[in-house]
Amino acid sequence: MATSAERGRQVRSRLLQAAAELVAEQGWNAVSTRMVAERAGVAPGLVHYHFASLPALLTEASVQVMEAVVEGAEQGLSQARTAARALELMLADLDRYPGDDPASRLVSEAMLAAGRDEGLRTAMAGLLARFRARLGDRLAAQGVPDPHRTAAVLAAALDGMMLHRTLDPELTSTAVAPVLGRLLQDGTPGTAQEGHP
Amino acid sequence: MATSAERGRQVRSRLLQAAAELVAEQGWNAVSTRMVAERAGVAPGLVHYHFASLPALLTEASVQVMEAVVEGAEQGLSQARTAARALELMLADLDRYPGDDPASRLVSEAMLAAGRDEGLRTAMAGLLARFRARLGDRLAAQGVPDPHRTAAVLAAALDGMMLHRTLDPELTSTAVAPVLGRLLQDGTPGTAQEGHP
DNA sequence: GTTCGCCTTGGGCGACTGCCCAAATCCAGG
DNA sequence: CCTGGATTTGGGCAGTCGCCCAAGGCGAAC
Repeated sequence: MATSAERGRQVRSRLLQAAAELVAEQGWNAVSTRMVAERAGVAPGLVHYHFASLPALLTEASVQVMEAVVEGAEQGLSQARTAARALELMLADLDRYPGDDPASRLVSEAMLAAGRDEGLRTAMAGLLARFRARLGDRLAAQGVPDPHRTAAVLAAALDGMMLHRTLDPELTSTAVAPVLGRLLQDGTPGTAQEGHP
Repeated sequence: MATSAERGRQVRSRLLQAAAELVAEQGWNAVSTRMVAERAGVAPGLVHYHFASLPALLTEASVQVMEAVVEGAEQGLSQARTAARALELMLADLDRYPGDDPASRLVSEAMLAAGRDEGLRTAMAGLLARFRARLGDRLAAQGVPDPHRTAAVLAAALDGMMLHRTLDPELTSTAVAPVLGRLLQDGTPGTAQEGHP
C-alpha cells in the first residue's frame, strides 16, 4: 500500500483540482474551504494542513491550470510553419475555450483576482510574457511587421474575444479570422496615422 | 425642505454609487449589504428596503455605470471624421481606463458575474451590441473592410488589452496604435482612405 | 512491541452573511 | 392638532465563513 506521504500528496493534488473546478464554477471569492474539501472528498480541516490559507490554495490551483493552458497553446504554435497557420491555430483555441467553459472562466477569475493578490499577479505576468515572447518570435520569423507588439495585441484580442463570446455567441473563429488576418500583413501606405504636432 | 420621497430617492442613488465602488474595489462576490450601507452612510436595513436583494442592487449599480461608460465612448466616437481618428479616440479611452481603475474593474467584474446572472447578461449583451453597431457603422462609412466584424474584433481587443494591462503596464495606447491601424486598411495594400471619397 | 512522525478527523471559535421585522421617525394632507 | 403612509432604525435569525487544535489513525524505523 502507499505510504502516508504518498497518500498525502494525492490528497493535496485532489484539493488543487477541486479548487480549480470551483473557482471556475462559483467565482474566486465564492469558493470556501469546506466546498473544496467536500468536492475533494476529504475532511474540512485538511485544507489548512496542506495549504497555508485559502487564497494560497486558489492561487496555486489556478497557476497550475493556466500553465497547462499556455503550454498547450505554445505547443500548437510551435508546429505552425507560417504566420497565417499560427493565427489559424490560435483561433482554434478560441473554439476550444469558448468563454463559458471551465478553463476560460478560471483564467478570467484569476485575472481579476490578480489585481488584489500580488503573488498571483507576478505569476500570471510571467506566463503572459513568456507566451507573448514565443508568439512574437514566431511572427517575426514570418516577416510580420512589428512582431512583438502584434503578438501583444493578438494575445489581448484573443482574451477579449473569449470574454465577449459569453455575451455574443456569434463571435466565432471563422467570423473574426479574416479581420485578424489583416494584422499579419504589411502595413503599407495610406492609413492616415495622424501624428501629433 | 425635501420630502421623504425625495430623500428616499437620494438614499437609493447613494446606495447604487456605493455598490458600484465596492464591486470595483472588492469584487462582485465580496460585497456585503452592510458594507454598502456603511459606505452610503445609512442603516443596514435600508438596502433591502430599496432593493429586492443584494444581487439586484449590484446588477442595477453596475449596469448604470456601464451605460455611462458606453455613452462616453460613443460620444467621442461620433466626433471622429475618419476611421483613423476614431481608432485614436478609442485608444485614448484605453489610457482613460488603464485596467486597474474603478470603471475597468467594475466592467470586468460584471462580465464574469454575467456568466452566472441571466438578467445582467442580457443587459450587458444589449450594451455591447449597441456599441458595436455604432462603431461598425462608423467604420463602414469610412470604407473599412468588413466593418461590423472589424468592430467586434476592435471592441474585444480593447477589453482584452485593458485586462492585460494590469499584468503589463507597457501595453500603452501608443504601443498598440500602429498594430491596430492595420485593421483599418484594405486587405490589399495601397488603398488609401482619407476622409470621404 | 514500542516509539516516532506524518496525515487525518471533527468540532469549536468569533466573526460575518443575507434577509427580515417590529418599532420609531418623518412630513404632507386633512 | 391628528392621521396615514413612506422611510428609517437597529437588532434578531439561522446559517456560513476562515482558521485552529486536541485527539486519533497509521505505516515505518528501531
